[in-house]
Amino acid sequence: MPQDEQTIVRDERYNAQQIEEKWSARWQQDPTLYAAEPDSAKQKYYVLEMLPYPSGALHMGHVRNYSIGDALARYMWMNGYNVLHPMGWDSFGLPAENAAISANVPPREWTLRNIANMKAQMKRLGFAYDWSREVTTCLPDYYKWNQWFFLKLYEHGLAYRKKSKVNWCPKCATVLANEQVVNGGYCWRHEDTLVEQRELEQWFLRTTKYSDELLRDLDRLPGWPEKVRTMQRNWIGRSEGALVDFRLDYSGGDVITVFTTRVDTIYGATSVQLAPEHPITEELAALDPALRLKVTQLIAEQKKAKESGDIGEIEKHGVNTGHLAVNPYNGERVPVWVANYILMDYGTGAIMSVAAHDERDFEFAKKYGIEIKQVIVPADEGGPGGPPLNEKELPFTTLDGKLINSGEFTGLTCEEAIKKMSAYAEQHNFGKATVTYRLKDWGISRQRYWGTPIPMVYCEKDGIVPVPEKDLPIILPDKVDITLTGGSPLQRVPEFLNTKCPKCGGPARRETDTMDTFVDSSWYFYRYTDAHNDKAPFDSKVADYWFPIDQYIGGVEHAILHLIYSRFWTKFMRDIGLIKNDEPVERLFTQGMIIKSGAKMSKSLGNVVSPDEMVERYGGDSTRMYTLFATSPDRELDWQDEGVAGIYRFLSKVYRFVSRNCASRREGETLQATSLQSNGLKPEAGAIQRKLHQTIKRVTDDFQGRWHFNTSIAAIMELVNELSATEDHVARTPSSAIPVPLLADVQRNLVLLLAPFAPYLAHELWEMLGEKSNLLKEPWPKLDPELAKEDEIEIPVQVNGKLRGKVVMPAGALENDVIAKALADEKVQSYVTGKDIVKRIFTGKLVSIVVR
RNA sequence: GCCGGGAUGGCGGAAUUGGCAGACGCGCUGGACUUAGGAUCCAGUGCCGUAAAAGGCGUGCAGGUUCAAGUCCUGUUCCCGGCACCA
Repeated sequence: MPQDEQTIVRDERYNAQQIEEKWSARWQQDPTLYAAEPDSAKQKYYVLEMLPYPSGALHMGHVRNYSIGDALARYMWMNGYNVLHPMGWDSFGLPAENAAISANVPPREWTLRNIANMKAQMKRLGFAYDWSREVTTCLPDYYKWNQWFFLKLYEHGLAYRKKSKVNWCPKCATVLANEQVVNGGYCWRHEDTLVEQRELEQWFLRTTKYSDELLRDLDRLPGWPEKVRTMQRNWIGRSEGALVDFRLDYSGGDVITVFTTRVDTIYGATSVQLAPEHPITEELAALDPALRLKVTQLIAEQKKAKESGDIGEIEKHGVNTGHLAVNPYNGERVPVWVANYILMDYGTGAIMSVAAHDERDFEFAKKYGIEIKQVIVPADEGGPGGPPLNEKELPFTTLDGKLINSGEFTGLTCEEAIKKMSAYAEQHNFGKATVTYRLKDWGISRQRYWGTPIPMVYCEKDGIVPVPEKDLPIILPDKVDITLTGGSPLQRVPEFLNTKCPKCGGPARRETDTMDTFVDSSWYFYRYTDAHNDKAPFDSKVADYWFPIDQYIGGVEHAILHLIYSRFWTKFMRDIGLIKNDEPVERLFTQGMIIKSGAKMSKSLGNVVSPDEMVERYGGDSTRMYTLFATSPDRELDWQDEGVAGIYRFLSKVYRFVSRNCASRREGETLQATSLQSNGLKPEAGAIQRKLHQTIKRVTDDFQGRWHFNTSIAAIMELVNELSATEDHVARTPSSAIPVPLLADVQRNLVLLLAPFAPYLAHELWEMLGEKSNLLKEPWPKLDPELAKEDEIEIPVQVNGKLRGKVVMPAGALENDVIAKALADEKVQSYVTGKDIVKRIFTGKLVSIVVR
């Protein structure tokens, strides 16, 4: 190379498109690049982002989600871990059917086309996935195992068929799980559509078998956001209480079992309230036309309130049935009412009403003139409890009290009474302590086409018969007319519907409902560990190596649905011996939403920013890096196009710097960068070296701790700004103040630090620096704490709490010296002279002087 | 109503443990280089104040603790998210 060649300033333009296309093509050629190693002595790290529904195109929320995961995956690779970082497609579901109906494209074709498009987008953004493990849930090699699991659940009594009231969305034309009903009665996919109640035969999974464990184990997930754990706790809704039987006051009268959490107040029960849909209500109404009329009305009111989402504010109405029920504790007869605020699907659908000690009962009693009888008084320290309260102080609802007028239980505290009185009920055979849950079994039948067929057969002779394992998968037929409405589309496919009974060989019908798509996502992350297994959903040994997932990243909208079903599935798989772990996910991270102009991005508001457009204008690196720079990943991100431009400018600056200075690397190759010592460097060079190590510290700390990548990137920007300031910009010549080996070392480390955030550019610059190795497997920059230390520090000086001066001291200066120098400062002097110094404080960072 | 999270310049946001409020980026102002620049570089940029300084004020609001408070305590307002007659 001729001499002058080296001094020519190569101030090339950063061409993101060209660089990214070049590396994209290279990465495509090496499918093992991001592959997890099958047998590795390295420590494993399983990082996972929630798989998308292939709706057609990625949105910015996806880009943000995957940018976080990708940065982490790359960081872990560089730290020598055996990283599993897979991706797949949650590809069954309604939108595919709707597209088929409106655009006449078969769901399968529509879905696969979308997957191809979104996969291309992901590749363009440079996400490092192990595509050899790609999981596509709508393909038979995956859903076969949904069916297999269903058979296992059935075998273990955890899948059952039941006729019951279910949620029906008229727009989806299918049943919804309780978890899919939002805002007090609307469809999760059509938030303006009210969910109806229909009586249907459905398949349920017995999630309630694990109610208690699902709740308890939340305490063993410290790596989950408290918010998500709280939401799950609320959803499971465990409530300790007692069941008590009130017998109707006529011979052979029915027993009304009530559920209460406050059995200690039962001597104050002045009525029993039934839900309008309670079987005993129906019974009583059947004999009493006037009552029946009123009950019908209450049912209608309740239904209306439920559907419009304000069951919480329903105007309380009720009707006295004219019957009496006996309080088993004291033999008192109390009236039996039916009320519109009593819900049939919680507890037993019947309550005892204690007007003096419950807000709702109080309100109801006042309205209908029912007796209000106080049996709890506020606790007095040590004493017998205070006097009865006047009516203004009622209802008294806290547990902080003592019982009065309660027979043999009088004088006990509420807590004692609850224990003793539950035990008493059990001894006398009219009740017991119990626990109820809000969590219900999971209804998984869907009257739709694009889902996993449920592997069950109905035989006239043998009834419900499971399909034998060897006959799986039951293939979802391709040629189905789904444009007709009403009932499951599969019902209209005779060659699917008609089959032979596996038991007797006689004619039989297949189940034509398909599974809720949350079945697919409940276990997909296990499939990634062994994605091509055709003998089992996965090999247990392989799953044991990878599980639990070390870090799961996704939106908080799945806090209840997906994440509770997944936990259920894991517990079931453990119980049948497939896996050893109790929980699927060790650490969960929920990223914030993206908003623009104060609102969530949405088509109707017209504030959607398309990733494609950003990639086209600024490249993939800038787009993804901006999503990490704009704010910390847990917070709401306020999108600003100019921000992406800012990142693009920054990357351009890095590119130009390295392109001007990379020759130094080659010159300095023979010198060991690590042999550099800070002594002997010019101050300017020493400052650069210090800044480099401070930057390494900041970026590493962010990965290890708070994940505030916005500040990591800011730190890298500071380093680049300082580097660029050493250059002579007028003559446009490379830095002369920095020794060549140091300049080489700094550039090398800068590129490594950038790799998790802007992988394309990092690879390009790595090559430009003359490196041949795979950047992804290069060790992460090592911090030298000695080199990061400042040798001089600037110490602010406060007088009476106000900043009055600054002194520069060598690092580690003694307190006395620092204070002496501070007091000698001219400006400080002017505030101190003539006053009494009452206090001198030196914290190591700051001097504070108090004068009077 | 209950449970979370938040409120900091013109904007997005920094400030991990009480220790220089405003890092970093955007925007804006002035300048350099240029035929030109929406490229690049340099300088400036919280508010009031000043020729410039000095000085004062300043993290939703009102108090408090402290030499020192965005950070801790008490009260309060508003915004966002979740739950909500769950007996």
